[in-house]
Amino acid sequence: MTSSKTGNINTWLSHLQEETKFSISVDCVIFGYDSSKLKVLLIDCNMPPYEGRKSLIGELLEAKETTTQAARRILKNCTSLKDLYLEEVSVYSNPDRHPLGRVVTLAYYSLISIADYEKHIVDAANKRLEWIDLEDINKLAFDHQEILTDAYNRLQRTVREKPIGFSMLPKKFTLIQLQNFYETVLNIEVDRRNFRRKLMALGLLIDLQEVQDNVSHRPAKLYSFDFEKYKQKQNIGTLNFEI
Amino acid sequence: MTSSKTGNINTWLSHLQEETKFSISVDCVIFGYDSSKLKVLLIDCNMPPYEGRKSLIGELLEAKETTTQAARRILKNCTSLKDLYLEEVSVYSNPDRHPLGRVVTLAYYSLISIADYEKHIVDAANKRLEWIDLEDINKLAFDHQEILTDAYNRLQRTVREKPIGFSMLPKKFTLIQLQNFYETVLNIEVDRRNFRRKLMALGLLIDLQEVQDNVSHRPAKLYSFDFEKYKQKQNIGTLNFEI
DNA sequence: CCAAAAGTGTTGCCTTTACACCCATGT
DNA sequence: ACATGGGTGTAAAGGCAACACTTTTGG
Repeated sequence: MTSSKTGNINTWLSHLQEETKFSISVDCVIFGYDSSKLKVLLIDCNMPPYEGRKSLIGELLEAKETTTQAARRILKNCTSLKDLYLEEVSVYSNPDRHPLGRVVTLAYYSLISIADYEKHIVDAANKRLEWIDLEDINKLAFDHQEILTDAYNRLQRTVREKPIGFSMLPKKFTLIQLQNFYETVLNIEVDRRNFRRKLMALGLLIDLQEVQDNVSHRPAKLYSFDFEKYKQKQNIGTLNFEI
Repeated sequence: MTSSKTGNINTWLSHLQEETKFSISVDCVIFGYDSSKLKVLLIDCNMPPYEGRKSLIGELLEAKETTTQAARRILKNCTSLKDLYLEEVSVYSNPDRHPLGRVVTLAYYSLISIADYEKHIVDAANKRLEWIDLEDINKLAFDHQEILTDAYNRLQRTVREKPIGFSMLPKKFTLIQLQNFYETVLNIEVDRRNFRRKLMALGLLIDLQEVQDNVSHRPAKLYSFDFEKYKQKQNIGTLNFEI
């Protein structure tokens, strides 16, 4: 009989048995931004019946780690970057979702400035990792297309509420780069003047007193995001970050 | 060696072994609303070292079900209600979180009109289930206090964006009941006139042309929520539900 | 007629949107 | 000098918050 009769967390003792144990994996949707394009880091899949498709990057959960730790391990393995932004997306537990057997997966998404990534990349060739434009992705292996959709929805929401977008831009950026980023990720168009006024009003951009170099037009001013001030405002409840 | 070397979903074959399998549970935070109080359905915990505390209601995931299905099974077992609102909260996977061993849990929250629940309640006495005022809950068993906090944050957010609050009210309600509900859940006070104007402007409340009974003052008009119209507006993108 | 809660409008302010012209640099 | 993208201000409209008195019922 199932545990339906008991309905109590206290009755689990008899159930911690092999028949009710599952493999757990963690899949990472790694978003990157470069040249006004939103991209995802994918790997070739060669597992039947998905040969030829691409998949997200995932590994099995190990015995002594949390799912978050597993996600960080995966990120470090394939990007050599630490301290990346990381957010949980959802759990995917359809019994038939994986051809090798019952694997419940936790999806996370993470954000990278591709320029930074390129500097740290180790052996992408070995791992067959590739940045693919989000708009070109349509048939991933397993249920990864669904995971990607969920992750992107989550990203679109969070990017409006928290300053996570700055994780996907170079440390020094122009206001127009910033605007292009939001327009790309949110798939909207915004008025340049209104955008600038709003962002400057937040009081969280540091004017670096520098300008672009090597551009064949009037060079734009460079800014960076004031994470310190953001944290302070967050703590004292003054914050109102809304794009 | 760990799977770190492989980093590829395709290399999992060798890992679907007992040593990397886990018990998975699903815990439900069941919120109920009654008499201007937000409550949670809890059960007594008698597992060391948490004897005497209360815990959320949870069961182990079974072999052939998704976590969502497990959550619905739990809800049906302890409330006899179907089609309740259900939303995923998060995963909790600290290796030491459960005294019986490694149990990774998925938390969901659900919403109930306690008045409706009372009608369907079967054997709450047997199961030692109890509605506890949210404000009186402070030391749950396991990591359930953390889960509850996360679930409540999620509820507060979602209740502003979607009409889930109506799941916690009687089918016929007065505008003041509705206002009290939002004030309680969001822990804010709102102006009565502004609240009414906003809600009526949504065009989603049906005036039932009935009034309260047995009240020793001017009886209030009764309304119900127009779920049909809401779905339509959602589909054609006309929707702007924001409290 | 009194108590108790229901119901109703207006105003000022702030936020958001729409919109067009000059500026700095490289070639 | 010209081409290219960078930078700036203002006005109108809409949404939001603040506020007090009248109405209906039961006792």
